[in-house]
Amino acid sequence: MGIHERKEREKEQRREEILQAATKVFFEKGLQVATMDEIADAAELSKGTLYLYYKSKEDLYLGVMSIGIDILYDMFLKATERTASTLETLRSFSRAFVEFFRTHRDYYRMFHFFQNPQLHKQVSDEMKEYCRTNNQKLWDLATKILQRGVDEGLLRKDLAPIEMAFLVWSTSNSIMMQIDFQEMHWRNHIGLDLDHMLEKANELLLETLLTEDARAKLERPTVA
Amino acid sequence: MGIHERKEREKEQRREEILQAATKVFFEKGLQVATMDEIADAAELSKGTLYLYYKSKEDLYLGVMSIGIDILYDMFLKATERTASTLETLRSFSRAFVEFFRTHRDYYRMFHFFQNPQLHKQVSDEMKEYCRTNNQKLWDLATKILQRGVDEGLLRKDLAPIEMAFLVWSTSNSIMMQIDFQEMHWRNHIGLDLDHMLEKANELLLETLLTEDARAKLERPTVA
Amino acid sequence: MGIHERKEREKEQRREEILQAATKVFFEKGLQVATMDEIADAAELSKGTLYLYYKSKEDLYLGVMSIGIDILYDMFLKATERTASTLETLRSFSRAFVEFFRTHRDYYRMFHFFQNPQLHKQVSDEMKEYCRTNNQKLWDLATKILQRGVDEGLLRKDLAPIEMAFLVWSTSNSIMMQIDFQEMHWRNHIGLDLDHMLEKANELLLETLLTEDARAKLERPTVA
Amino acid sequence: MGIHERKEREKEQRREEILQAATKVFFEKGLQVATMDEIADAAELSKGTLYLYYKSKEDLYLGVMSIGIDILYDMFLKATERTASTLETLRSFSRAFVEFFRTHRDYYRMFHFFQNPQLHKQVSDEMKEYCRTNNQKLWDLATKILQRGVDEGLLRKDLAPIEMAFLVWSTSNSIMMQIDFQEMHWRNHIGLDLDHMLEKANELLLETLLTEDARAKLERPTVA
DNA sequence: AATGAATGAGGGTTCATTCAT
DNA sequence: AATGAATGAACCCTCATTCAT
Repeated sequence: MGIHERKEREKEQRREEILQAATKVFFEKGLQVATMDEIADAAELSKGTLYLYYKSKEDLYLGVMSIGIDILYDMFLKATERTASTLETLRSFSRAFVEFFRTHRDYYRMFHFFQNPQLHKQVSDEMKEYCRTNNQKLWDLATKILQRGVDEGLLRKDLAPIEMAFLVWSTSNSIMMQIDFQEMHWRNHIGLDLDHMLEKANELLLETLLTEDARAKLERPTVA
Repeated sequence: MGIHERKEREKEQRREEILQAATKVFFEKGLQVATMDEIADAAELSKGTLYLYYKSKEDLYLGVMSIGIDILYDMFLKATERTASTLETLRSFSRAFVEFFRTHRDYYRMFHFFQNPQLHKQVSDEMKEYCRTNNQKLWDLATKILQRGVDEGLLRKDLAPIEMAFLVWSTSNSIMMQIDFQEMHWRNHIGLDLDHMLEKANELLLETLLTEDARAKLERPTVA
Repeated sequence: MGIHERKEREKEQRREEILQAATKVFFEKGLQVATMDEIADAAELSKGTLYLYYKSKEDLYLGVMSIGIDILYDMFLKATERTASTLETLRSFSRAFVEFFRTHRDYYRMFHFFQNPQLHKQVSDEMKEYCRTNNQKLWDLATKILQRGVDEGLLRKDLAPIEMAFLVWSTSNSIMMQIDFQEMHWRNHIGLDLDHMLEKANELLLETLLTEDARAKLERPTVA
Repeated sequence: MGIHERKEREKEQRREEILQAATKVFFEKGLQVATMDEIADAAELSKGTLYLYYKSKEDLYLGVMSIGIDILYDMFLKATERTASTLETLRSFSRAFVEFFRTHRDYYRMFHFFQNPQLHKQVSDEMKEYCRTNNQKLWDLATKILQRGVDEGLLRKDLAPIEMAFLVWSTSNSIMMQIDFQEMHWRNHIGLDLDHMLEKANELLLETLLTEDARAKLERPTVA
């Protein structure tokens, strides 16, 4: 029985090696410029072997991206695990996303491909499903916290948690894209500090989502 | 002297014909799938001639996109020209962007390419500069209105007009991207109406940008 | 000694299972499109095992084809076994081939591959020999009948039985190929009914092969 | 006006050069083994240029084959042009085909690909049509002669000229295939001289197609 | 005997761009 | 100015076969 398990482990390990090699190459070159030959070289495997483990280049790309989702999920999880007020947890959430963006820019970029199904030409249904499930975890986690905020009277009731989650993610994402693509343009030509905008936007949005009561407390926390 | 002018006019006209043909083809197929052959066919010109007027396929693509910017600019201009309160003008602005998104989806999509320099491989500096200048007009217009809002005490003073402009554009853009790419996913799997989210987000953001006074008036418009 | 025999039997059975699976796949897809993976799947065996029993894909293909030869042989045999006049037996022979063509088109098609050594890239000498031997049985059977016809004064003496056999087979085969490849072309564009041509050609050839006496009797069978 | 014509001539010449190169390579290697790279090398042109003149490898293959059809047509034409009796013309026809087979074996082989549309994967409709038309000329020519034979009372009336044409071609073709594929097998293992069979078969078939009168004259040509 | 992971060569086709005319 | 013929680089995926276990 040990044999089967060992085989299984080796297989998983091989899959991992391929993923490592692909990560390296995709980070350096992006989906389009990277070639399966390069990845095979980096993995020290034949090209054919790559296709034993991943059905297409795009599947492999999404395989790497999924690691990014895992990382982001872990960061979100840690942000929620610290016992803190719900308000503080919400802030941790935002900060976690920003931190992910700063420390895992390469993974962040891969999300674009996942977001835009127009670019998917060869993604297998399995991989699509896998990514979707993986991605769903993120939204579930976020929604859970936001629901707690609503229940505690911290967050407005006229917006569903998923709506708030969407707004928060959407707002951050939009600014992050600009940072990633054109930070220098904004800074040098327009004189806009996008890093600051990102924080500011999150801050404003949080305020907007709070109930009036919560906002009142927030603004005069040291009264009394 | 008439000769030179006629030549100039003919040249401009030819450039325009190419743009028309490119518009048709790019709208149908997108940047990657469209070929210079198809565009040449549509323009009833030889492929070589295309390169006399545009330095690369990507330049041509951005040439088409610029028309989209012009259209959006005109829509913005009309939104400001109606003599109305500044507040109403701000709302018109938002609505104009949404309307542009709805009625000129093809152009809207092209903006992504412009936004993402990772996709630029062959864009000439001239075209880049041209687009930037063209684009700048949009921001100047928006900033002007927002400055007026600040001056009138309608909008908060702790955010620069350009910052507000960025936030407004950024928020809309992020949601529009989702509508364009994954509207069905959000609607069917998550149960989220992104069209509604777009309106809601703009509304919330506007409120956030108002001064407290302005917001107070807004919320009780029928006092007196 | 029983052990060895059982092993032998199991081996033969395994070989047979592989053949069944290959038959199914080759019939559906043809030599080129079919893959060893598919056959292995169909046989519920690993790809490696296939190579324990057949040296190459082409060998396996010829293995299947040989079954077709066996079937044809049986049909020929039955055609000869009915106690009938030699003339009638000859006709039965022709009809048997036509019937084989009609009812076992898949096998018939495989004969082409066997016929055309240009297509053989990986056929083992053993398989080649096996097919040749198997094939030889057909010719021997046919030659035997024809020899009887010659002996009886039914068939001309200026042609060797093997020559007649070759002519008969060759004539039918050529028309069958056209039926298989281009029946519709001939019917729709040329207005030629190849099925009828096949019968007619066989009929004419038979007449040609008969001695004058035999032909005379044939034409006036009801004299006296 | 000279310019256009010269261009046209050069283009035709280039097409011809490609055909020459392709002929050389296809003759040596066959359709499957030959590569477009080799042909491009042989033509001293880039691979891309090949595709300016021929839509696919298979089209190019059929382009070469068409030359073979032209050659055969010319040989048939010459066979009919000699003022001779219709009977002699018919014999010339058969001999012409055999001579083509002997002197242009490479072209003959290419006919198989044309015959078997199952092998056509990338043939353009234009090329298909061109080949069909070209091929049709052969059949028209043959049918014309046969019709003359019927009109003169030389050939049986119970078979349409096209049916006779089919039988003649079919009979020869079948034997030629065997000569091409397995001549040695037949000679060495079976002791059959296929060259002789080819002549014999044609001879027998011709007799079969003659009217009884014509055959009678044929058999006793020196009576009286 | 059976497995199945690994191999690695193999190739037609597209198309943005150039340049001689 | 306009042409359009020529270029040539670029590339994913398949699959028969092998071999260590």
